[in-house]
Order: sequence, then structure tokens, then C-alpha cells
Amino acid sequence: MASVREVAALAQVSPMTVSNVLNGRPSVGPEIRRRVEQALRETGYVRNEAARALRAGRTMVVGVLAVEAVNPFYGELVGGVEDGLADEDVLVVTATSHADADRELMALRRLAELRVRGVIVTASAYGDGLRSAVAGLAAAGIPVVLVAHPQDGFAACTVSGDDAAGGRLAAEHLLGLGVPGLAYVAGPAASEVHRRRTSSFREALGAAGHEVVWSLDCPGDGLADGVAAGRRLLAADPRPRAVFCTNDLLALGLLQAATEAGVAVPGELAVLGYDDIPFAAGAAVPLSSVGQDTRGMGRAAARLLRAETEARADHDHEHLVLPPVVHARASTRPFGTSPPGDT
Amino acid sequence: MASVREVAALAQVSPMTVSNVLNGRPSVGPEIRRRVEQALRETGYVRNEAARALRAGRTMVVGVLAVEAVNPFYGELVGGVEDGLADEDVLVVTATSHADADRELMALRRLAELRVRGVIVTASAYGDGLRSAVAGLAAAGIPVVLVAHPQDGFAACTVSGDDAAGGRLAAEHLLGLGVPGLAYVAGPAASEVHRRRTSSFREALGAAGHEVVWSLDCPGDGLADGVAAGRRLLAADPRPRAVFCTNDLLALGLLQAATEAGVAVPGELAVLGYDDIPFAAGAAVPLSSVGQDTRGMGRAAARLLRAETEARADHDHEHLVLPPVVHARASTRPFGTSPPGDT
DNA sequence: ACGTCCTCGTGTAACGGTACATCGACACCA
DNA sequence: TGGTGTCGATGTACCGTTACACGAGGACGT
Repeated sequence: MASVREVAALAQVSPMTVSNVLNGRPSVGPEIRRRVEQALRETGYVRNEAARALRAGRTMVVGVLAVEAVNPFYGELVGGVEDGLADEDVLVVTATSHADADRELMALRRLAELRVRGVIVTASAYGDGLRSAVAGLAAAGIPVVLVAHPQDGFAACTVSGDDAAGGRLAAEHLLGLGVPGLAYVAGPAASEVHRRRTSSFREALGAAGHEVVWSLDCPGDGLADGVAAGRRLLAADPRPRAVFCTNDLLALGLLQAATEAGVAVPGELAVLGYDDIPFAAGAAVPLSSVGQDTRGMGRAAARLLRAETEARADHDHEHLVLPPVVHARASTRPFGTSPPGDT
Repeated sequence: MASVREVAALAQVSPMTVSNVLNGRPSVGPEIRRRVEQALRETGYVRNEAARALRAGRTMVVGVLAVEAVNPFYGELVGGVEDGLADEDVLVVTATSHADADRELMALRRLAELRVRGVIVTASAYGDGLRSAVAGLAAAGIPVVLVAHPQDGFAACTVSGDDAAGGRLAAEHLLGLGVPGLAYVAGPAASEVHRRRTSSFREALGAAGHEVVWSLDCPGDGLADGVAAGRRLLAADPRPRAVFCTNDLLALGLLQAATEAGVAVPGELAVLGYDDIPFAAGAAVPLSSVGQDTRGMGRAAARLLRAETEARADHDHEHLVLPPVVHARASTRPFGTSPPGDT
């Protein structure tokens, strides 16, 4: 593994000159430059980023802490972050916590040790551990942006969706179908996200003079929970005609239960999800979903990270809230309506 | 940002002693150890991995190069890698190429510069660029394991599924349904993966005295391609009764087209996918799929990486091939059969 | 002819952590 | 009492890169 010194020896120049060539500095004559480039090729030189980072005090790496790699939501988010940093020549690198609080803290510590340029964090547990980990990163001069799950009391910029507005939008959308019998299926009541979505949904219905005729808090928020919830919902009497699920996996599970029971969607049951994961549009009956422009979220996070990196001193943490949008697809299409363009 | 020297000054010991405490070396007395630990806490010391790596010549980071972060297949793979390295105290970090050959090479170079402990690579383009990039990593003493897409001529260990066997399994499975009219829908003909799957499928049918009644090579291998293919397949006359898709996204798209057209799956059309992505089981009609135990693939890759890391000298590259398995679900259920347990 | 400026190249030191050799002090045994 | 061994702590040097200051040599103006 060649170093600048070896390259320099081969090219008969000083190591400093090799460094100057590598970094495209102008004060190198054409002849010498040629010789150095030749030597670089011959030795197969690969820059040692560790030494570089040690010298410079920072790397050209941005870390993303994702909760779950198999969930396309995080993939989309990472894509947005990469978009937002495309012109920066940084490597965006993702670590996954698998929704384990300890692994979250561990990964953050490791990223801090690596002296990454910044960290974009999604977490499953927003407890004191995370709070102090984030404070630690900030103290070390590593900018942090918290994404996806709005949260107070963190010394960091945040980007989040507006769950309350999303719940209201969901209510408006389902009311717009003009069918009676509105229901919801929520993820674990312990999760603030799900609670915020359902309570605003319920309130908006109430304000419009309607009410929830059936509801269920699931023990989890995965596909299997959705299937189970769907079976119970379909057995209810009277059976609801439209249902709001607080995330897309629940909704997809519900769709599966409906197909299994031969219940037509949206004819007999309209289904609305949340998060607009890439597979929502790809479901057998393309799933309507309240979406948060996940990619835009990643881009915004990248933007805030850059702002904080550049500002260094006197930086006020920003708290961005992205407005949710309803992506109306087949699963909530009113009867007798032709397919729209939205996919 | 405190360094060992500052911590040492505060604890009134030498930097070396701090290092010894940090690394849990026994040659430190209890009193001094206590003082150092106190000082570590007071200064909020965070290890500088760059300096450490520079000294040691390697990091405690393993890189994974994924083609597409939104595809759960890669999430699953990364999960397997993490499983396989769980007891190693390394940080597993993922970079994404978005199926862009240049970004693949770029990311590999950056990982090499970071002096990661090893790299697990999936790529979209297995050209000369990648070949020399992999050779470069190997030359730099960084073990590489190529995953998912079997390929010759690389100086690295590989782990892959057996596409030919998978195609044969698909043929057997569909033949087992006892319906006439077998078809296939493939991804781009330019992709070796898809070609291998279809040609072995076709051969196996032929060997059993059957033939493909309809087939289509799509321009891409995403959901939209599947929907388009589905529309054309459903319009064919006579319409095939069972179809093998060379990946799950195509199959899911086909499912969507069938639902749209009111065609019953599996009653009127049986659909078999490939890859067994997590959403296959979650589709409205749970999708049968030829799977490769993706997580096991990741674990195997991790194992090979460790083996190569430890062997250093005289290491023979291993080429692991994992046998595919058919996950039979509702989308290929024979008429009049009750639901099986497989999800 | 001499000062000034510019171009191109080089030597030195430092970033933070740790391998290695060393060294003082004390215990223990013959 | 002197020799040997062990334990605990330290000093030094080095990993690879680059910021900075410096210096040699040539061009140019007066």
C-alpha cells in the first residue's frame, strides 16, 4: 500500500509535491506534474483518508442513521440526502439500528469517532440516551439533523412531517367519498406518531359532524398486524365502508385480508394509508396514502446539515415541518370514477 | 474536542496510561484507573478513529455497496451481513450506487481510502471498471466479497444464488399446477441474471415435453414494466394460465394489472416471482416466489469476509452458491386447495 | 547592477493514538 | 544483602498527510 513518500521517491520529487498534485494545486510545473501522475499510476496509490482526516480534523463522509434498512421509507430518505449533497463530494453512508435503542447509541458513537462531517438521524427511541448522544455530537462539532419524527428538546435541527395535518387530510379525503361508516386502524398506542395521526383524524371528523364507527389499536405496525386488523374489521357489523390506517404496512395488510375475503376495494371498503412508501403505488389495488415527500425530507435534511456545517458559530437550529399530501389512488376511488393519472 | 493528552493532563498521568485504560489493558492500578475514568467523563472524551486507523492501518468498519437502497432486497442483505458480524464489534456501513456504474466505482474508491476492514459488493455493472476496482481493493489488502450476482473473473470471494436451478424450480412448480399455457415475463435481455433464469426455465419445460406459449422481455425490471407486461399478457389470445416473472417487482406489477382487469389470481392466472422480497408475502394475493434466502446470503458473505481477513496469506477465494427455494403462496395455489402455512 | 516580484519546489512540524522498550519500586527468596 | 522477578507507569517514535514558511532561481523594471 503505497504512501506519498513512496510515490515521491519514484517520481524523484518531495512528498509535498505529490500532495500538491493530488490536490490539484497550481504551483506544480507541467513536467513534474506528469512525472508524479505517472508514479501515482505505477504504484496504484490510494489516498489514506484516515491520515487526511487526522490532519484536517474532519472527513468527507456524512452518516445516516436509519431505523430499518428493509423499509423502503429509509431508502427513499437516504436517496434524498444524497440528492441534497450531490455537489459536495461527500460519501453518504448508512448505518442501521434495527429499531434497537442500544444499537442506535452505539452507531452514533462510532460515527462520532469516525469524525464524520455530519449525521442525519432517525431513531426509534427518543429517550435520554439519544438526547445526550446528540448533545455529545453537537459538542464535538458534528452537526446533527433529526428527521422524520418530530421531537422537542433536542439540540439539533429537525425535519418532520406534520402528523396532525396528515390526520386531518385523511379525514377530509375519506369524508369526500361520501360513504357512511368511517374507521381507523392504528399502530401501537405507545407510539406518539400513531397517536397524533389518529387523534387529529378523530377531531376533524368530529368537527364535520361525523364520528369514528370502528377503530383498533394494533400491537405492532407491520403487515401481519394489518392482516389481523383487517380480518376483525371485515367481521364487524355493520362493516365500515372506509378505513384510515396510520401507516402503509397496516393498510397493505388490510388489503390482503380484503382480497382473501373477497371484499372489493374500493367498492365495498375504501382504504387509506400513511407514509406513501414506494410499494403503496405498486399494490394490487394501488393504495391511496397520505405522504410526506420522503425524498424531499432527505433533501431538506441535507440542506440543514450544510447550513449548520457552514455557519459553525451562532447557528440557530431550524425546525422544518413538511406539509403532507394525499396521494389519491385506486383504493379510495369513488364509485364510477375513472382511473386518475397519479401513480 | 478532547484528546488523550488533555485527559492525561487532567488526571495527572501520561497519555499512554489513558490509552491503556481506554483499551482495558490490565497494567493499570485501580486508583489511577479511577482517576482516568473520571477525567474521561469530565472531558467528554471521544476516541479519534482516524488517528487509531492511521496507526493500526485498518478500521473497525465494514462497508457494503448496495445497488439500490429502496429495494428491500438490499436491506435484507445488509441485515444478514450485520448478523454475521455481530460478535466482531465492527460498524457495518452501507453506500448506495443507485445502479450507476460511476457511483459504484466512486464509492469503492472512497471505501478503500477509508481503509475499511472489508467490503461486500453488489453491483449493477460488472465491467472492467469494477474488475479493476476490486483488484485494487484486493491489492490494498482489503478483502472483498461479491454478492448476489454470480460472476467470473473477479479476484474475490463470491456468494450468489443459483439462477439456473431457480429457473428449473420455477418450471417444476408451474408444471405442478397441471394447467396448460405457461408463459414468462423477463427483465431486460441485456441482464445476465434474467437471461439465466429464463433459459433454464425454458429448457426445463422442454425437457418435460412442454413449451412456453407466450413470453416478453421488458425494457426494465420495475413495477411499471410489470404492469405493462401484465396488460399485454392479459390481452393475449389464448391467454396463458400461469406465468413466471424473473423478479418480484415484475410479478407484483402483473398482479396489479390482473386486479385492474378483474382477472382472478390464481384462479384464472397463476403468478410466480423471483427473489422473495419481503413484500412478496405481503401482496394482496401473497406472491409465490423463488427465493434465495437473502439474509443467509448476507451472513455467508460476512463469514467469507472474516475468513479472508484472518487468513491474509495463501487465501483461496471461495465461490458459494446458495440453492434457491420455492416459497409457494396464494398466487400459485392450485384450485380447490386450502391455504398453506408458508407466509 | 540591484531590488522586487513571481514561480516552482521543498523541509519541518503537527494532527491523536499506541507499540515497544524502558525504568523505578517493591516483594521475595536464597 | 544482593539478585531476580513482577507490576505499574512512562518516553519516544511513528503511522500518512498537509499547512506553513521558506528558499532558489529567473524575469523585469529602473
